[in-house]
Amino acid sequence: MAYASNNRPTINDVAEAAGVSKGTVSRVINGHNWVSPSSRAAVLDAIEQLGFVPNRSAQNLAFARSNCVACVLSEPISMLAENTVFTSRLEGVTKQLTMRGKSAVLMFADQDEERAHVVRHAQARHVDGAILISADPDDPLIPLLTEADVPFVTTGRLFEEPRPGLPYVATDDRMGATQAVEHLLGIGRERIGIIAGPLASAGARVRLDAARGILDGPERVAVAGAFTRADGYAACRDLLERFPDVDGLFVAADVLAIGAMRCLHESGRTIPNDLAVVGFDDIPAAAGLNPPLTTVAPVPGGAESVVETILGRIDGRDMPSVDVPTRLVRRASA
Amino acid sequence: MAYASNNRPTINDVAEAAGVSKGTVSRVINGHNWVSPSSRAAVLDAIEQLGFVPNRSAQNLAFARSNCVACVLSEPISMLAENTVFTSRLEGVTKQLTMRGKSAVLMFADQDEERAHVVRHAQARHVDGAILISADPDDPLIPLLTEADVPFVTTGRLFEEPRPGLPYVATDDRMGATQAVEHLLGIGRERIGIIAGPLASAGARVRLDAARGILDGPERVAVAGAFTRADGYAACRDLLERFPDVDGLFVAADVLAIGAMRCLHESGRTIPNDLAVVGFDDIPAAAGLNPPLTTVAPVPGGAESVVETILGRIDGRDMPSVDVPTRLVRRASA
DNA sequence: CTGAAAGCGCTAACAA
DNA sequence: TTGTTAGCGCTTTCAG
Repeated sequence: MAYASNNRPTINDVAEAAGVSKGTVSRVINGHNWVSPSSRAAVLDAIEQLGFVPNRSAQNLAFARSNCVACVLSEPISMLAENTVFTSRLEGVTKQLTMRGKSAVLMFADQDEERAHVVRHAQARHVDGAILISADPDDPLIPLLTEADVPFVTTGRLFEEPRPGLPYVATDDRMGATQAVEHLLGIGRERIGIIAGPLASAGARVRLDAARGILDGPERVAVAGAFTRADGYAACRDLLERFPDVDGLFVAADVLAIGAMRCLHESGRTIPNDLAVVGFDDIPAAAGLNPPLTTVAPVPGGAESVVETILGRIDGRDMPSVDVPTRLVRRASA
Repeated sequence: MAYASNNRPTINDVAEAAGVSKGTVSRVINGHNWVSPSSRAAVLDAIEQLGFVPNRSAQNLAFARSNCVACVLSEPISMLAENTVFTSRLEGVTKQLTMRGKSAVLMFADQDEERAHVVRHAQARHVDGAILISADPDDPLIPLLTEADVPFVTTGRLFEEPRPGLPYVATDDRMGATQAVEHLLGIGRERIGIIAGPLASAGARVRLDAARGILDGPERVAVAGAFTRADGYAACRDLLERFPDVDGLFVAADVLAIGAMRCLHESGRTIPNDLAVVGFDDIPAAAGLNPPLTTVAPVPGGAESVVETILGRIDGRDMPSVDVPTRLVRRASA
């Protein structure tokens, strides 16, 4: 046979069964134009009877759209497991995409070959655009996508300030850091230390900058090498060594806070009595820590914004970057 | 304009540029039939010049294949972050799929509505088949897929023994458990405890059964409620309470071992001196534990098997279930 | 070895 | 309001 024939009903079968033409069937499927109630009922009935489901490949060809969006993970997988903000974002974005009738094509792109693959996928119109789950301003994928004119958006701050043509959706790092530090101040802490994320991250830079902005007096800062528990531990140790008198701690990411709290326990300090700690991100594990971690969370809706943004760009609209507001989630650690 | 026109070159442009017909271009793209070296060169040249990439939607329509495979996560996202075997499998399978020119469509299906969506996706020919990343024999998705005649395969053991029509690709649980326990025996441990995974899991049952099979004398078994660190901790505590004399421990999953080892430390026991422990799975975190965990790992190639299996089923072939052999990864804990 | 032409299943002008 | 028809971009017979 010429074509792999599948025996699923087509729009023609429906048309025949309903006693109308293909065009009418198409109209009721897509809700375009007006269709007489009787025709509509007949078509709906036939669809039901036959178990008809429109063939996506055919629709895609006609619409010149794949209705797929690539969800790209640039981090090595170890990071994915380590820092659960990525898994959470991936889930949120995927579900949101699904809700809007699009599908999420998962791609890993931590190697050049894979990055090229992402671009080819877009050029083959296999995906209409891409969502970069982890935002690294130095990600080589970004220039590739830009050059190939592939719509994309990043989840997580790409730059300190929005730049046209390079939209991101990120937690409002400045707002969050401000809330965290003001909370520490508000509960009477006076010698506040900061554990910052790696400064290659724009988000980490903004959080640090904002925190510094409201603190005066001598600085107590340690910078973690990466967003891992181990680096949080190390940074905390470093901080305690240099500033043993801290009584409040803003840890600019919950992953880091997990490590930092372990360090704090080992040093014999009690939380929050000796030292109050506030995290950032509100990862699922935060509530299960000992004591449960007070942290800063983006308000719900980030995934919607991401999807909104990418779909807008796919439609050729120029979408702005968005900063998702934060709120303090008060638990026992501060 | 009638159709969203994108200005990418089509096969017609290539044909024109190369001075041949569409058919010839198609032949060189797909490597079918014979094409004269000169035509072939001309076509390849034109493709290069124009930056032509075949439109996937059009190919899909003609082939009656979407070239997409759904990767379904039935576990709630919290599990994904907790038990990294899922993330690892997801990554392996995705990369393997990509290598074979297919793409991985990520779908979450922990709710009825989402499960129905998976089926519809398949019926819409948006995906050709599905890979279930977590294997739960009671997953309601399985009957849905079976009934809708959607090819699928699970990663992880579905049943104790393979069943026709329900293929899985799983670590050889019996082999692994045997290796683990024999290793403990081999290093002279005599009172071996077992921490089993939740018995709803077929894999957990097989591991427990195999371990029991080579041990004689009184049994020292605790069963964890789920594959989480916390449950590993609890089960270990229970085990130590009932059998304080254990000197060797087979923990049937590394996630559980993480919790168990914490419990062991808290109980003041040293590993491996007081108590040798062997895990199962070899998750990325295993090597970073204190001490590094001796564990059982599936030999590489599982992801290939999964993809092989699903692609075979999509092609209408009846594929057998496969048990991926294991080997002991000896580190410091035993 | 190659060109012409039909068809994959659906959408959207265009008339009627 | 509806049927007709011409594509969407590619594959694959079928002649030549």
